[in-house]
Amino acid sequence: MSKTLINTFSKKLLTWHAASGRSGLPWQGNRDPYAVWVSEIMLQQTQVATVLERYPRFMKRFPTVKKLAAADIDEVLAEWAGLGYYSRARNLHACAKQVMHDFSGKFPHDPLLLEQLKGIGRSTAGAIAAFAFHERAPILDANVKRILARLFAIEGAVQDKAVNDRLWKLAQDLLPNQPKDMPVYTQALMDFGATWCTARKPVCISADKKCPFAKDCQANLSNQVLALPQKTVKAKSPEFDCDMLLIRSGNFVLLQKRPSKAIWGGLWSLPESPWRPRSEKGHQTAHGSKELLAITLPGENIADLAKSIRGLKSGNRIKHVFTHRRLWMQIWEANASKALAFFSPNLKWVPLAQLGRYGLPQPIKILLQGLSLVRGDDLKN
DNA sequence: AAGTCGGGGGG
DNA sequence: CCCCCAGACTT
Repeated sequence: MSKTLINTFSKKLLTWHAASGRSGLPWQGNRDPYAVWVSEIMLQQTQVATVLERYPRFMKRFPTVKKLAAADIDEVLAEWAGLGYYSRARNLHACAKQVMHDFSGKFPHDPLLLEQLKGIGRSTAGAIAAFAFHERAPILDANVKRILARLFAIEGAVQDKAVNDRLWKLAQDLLPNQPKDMPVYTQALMDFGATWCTARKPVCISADKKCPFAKDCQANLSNQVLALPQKTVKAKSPEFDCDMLLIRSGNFVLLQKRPSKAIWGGLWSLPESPWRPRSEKGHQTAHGSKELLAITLPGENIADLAKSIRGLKSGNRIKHVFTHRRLWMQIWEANASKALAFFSPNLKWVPLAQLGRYGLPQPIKILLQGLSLVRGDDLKN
């Protein structure tokens, strides 16, 4: 039934791209596998507008896979701070080491080998192979899933295995025959999904532009475009409270390195209490230093720290929204002596002027800026 | 198959 | 307020 479209899709898409594709993005037209790889990782679940500012900075700081592999993970996380999903930065660093040690510093061409590297899944492997090496490997990101679900009127949630398998098969079958077309074709797919076949306002609805697939698209023909791909119901995100210590000593502030494999993993932040589920009936805030004595950090107890601090005062209360969690952070402020004994390597007095060298969670970075503890410039580099 | 990972853009 | 995004990894 869709045989015609299977055979004509890539050519039509390439024609569309020549007229209406995006251009001028900093990572486009670059066939350096390292540059391609960094852009693909940075763009995972992150919009182009955000990456636009951060990508050139990252490439300037770490121009080659060799330099990235040789860097300290804290430097990489500091450069990544604010982009979110910090496992991407940890995996990026680990992958750079893999490429240096297992592949003599050169990315493999085979998408199956690329997929074995840290942080590279099937879709990202396909993108790197197509952009950097002209391999006939498909991608299946959110754009492509949406395009294919509509073109072929595929019912069911895209995360369902059977549906996902079918989408991958289609993505493979639609590839252009000529390997030389792979970079532009892959870019065209992303461009078409991001700018024309969008989730909420595809051009076939607004009707000021003419979709080249209007007569091929099963969803369009059956007036189901906005219903595909099928959405799944998401649970409401749970809410939590926690306390954070903002302890200063002169021009120093006390930071805690967060455990990896958790939220804000590997970043430096303020010493933090365990999270408490937010109850319906209020009493969400810890009142007074009594409860603060019970503050523990993941994997360590800092009751001694809390006991040693005099004059804790409640400061800002910050609400922060994650993908599936909401967190209220109560800040407790005090001055203390730097002579306080800390035996944990996860606690560190940091000069305010050097905060920019540390990867801080975005709300903490904003907090410190808002309190004018540091000039904005100190946090930008 | 479902949960876990951030943060910002835009309706 | 909501949904969405050049996903991968863990359980």
